[in-house]
Amino acid sequence: MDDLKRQFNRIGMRYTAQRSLVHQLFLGSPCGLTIPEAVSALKDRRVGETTIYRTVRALQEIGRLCWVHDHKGEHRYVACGSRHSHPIVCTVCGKVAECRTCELSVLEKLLGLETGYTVEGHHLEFYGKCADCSRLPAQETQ
Amino acid sequence: MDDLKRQFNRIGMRYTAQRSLVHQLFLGSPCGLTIPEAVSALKDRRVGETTIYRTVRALQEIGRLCWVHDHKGEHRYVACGSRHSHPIVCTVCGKVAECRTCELSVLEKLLGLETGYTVEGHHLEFYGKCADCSRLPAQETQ
DNA sequence: AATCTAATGAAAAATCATATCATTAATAGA
DNA sequence: TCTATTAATGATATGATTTTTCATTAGATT
Ligand SMILES: [Zn+2]
Ligand SMILES: [Zn+2]
Ligand SMILES: [Zn+2]
Ligand SMILES: [Zn+2]
Repeated sequence: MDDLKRQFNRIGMRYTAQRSLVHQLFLGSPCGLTIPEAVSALKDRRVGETTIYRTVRALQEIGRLCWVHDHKGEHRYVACGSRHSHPIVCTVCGKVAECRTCELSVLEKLLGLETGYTVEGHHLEFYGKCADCSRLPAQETQ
Repeated sequence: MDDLKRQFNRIGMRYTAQRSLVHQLFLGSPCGLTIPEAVSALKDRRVGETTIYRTVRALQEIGRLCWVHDHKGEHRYVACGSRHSHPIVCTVCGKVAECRTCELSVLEKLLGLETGYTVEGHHLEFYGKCADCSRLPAQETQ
């Protein structure tokens, strides 16, 4: 996919053979992978640990990878198609489906129809500026 | 708070002086804390690392602690008042407010009014059973 | 081809999390 | 209260994960 190359270039990075292998690996992993899992999966393909860490970060940056928490609370990285999407994780087999709709109240009800999943729960985290910080012009970080 | 003691007992644990210190620490940290931060904050109070890890888990179990991701993607644990609530993280100062309403589409709009935050984004993760697994009686884990 | 720039991965170092276990503290019953 | 029982604590060791460093290699540009 040449699209990928362009997206990597846009963030000042090259789309190399190793990075392609990392991306392919995630595309072929419906339950996602933890980083250690990705590392060991590509050990024989001679892709180094450092490269995997860097590529995971880059793929997230260009919106091709997101994460979910597995049953142990560990980050599991999953290929996705857009920067903003809502993954749904199967609590039994761990398979992840992507939901790109973002009408939230409608979402939970429609989600079952769209994905075939039985929704049992969710984790929702908002980001924004607090009242104090909304007033400020510049930014001090936490 | 004696309520806390009861909640700990309910999960077969004792509410000890150290656990109280851990809880107090989180109650006094509006931006939440990573575990290493909590460890070093309580080093002089002579609360051990192991106790902190265990207490963080227990507080989550009884619904007094939840987590958010900070700007680096790290888990930051934040005191909360109920098992299911939606934290909102300030992208400038990191302060976290708790939103206990869970009507999702309404939520994002009302959130600003309730908390004074300007909502900029969110991370939403659903959990449920996929179509295949909904049919099965028992469970194979991922 | 020559030059420049970024990527790679081995190794080391740092960080984070868990497991073990002797000791101490809290609870419950006599 | 005293004692028996059970759980909590934290020092230490261990293991896992993540980051840093840097000599080498590969890709892009001219
Ligand atoms: Zn499933
Ligand atoms: Zn959304
Ligand atoms: Zn703020
Ligand atoms: Zn909710």
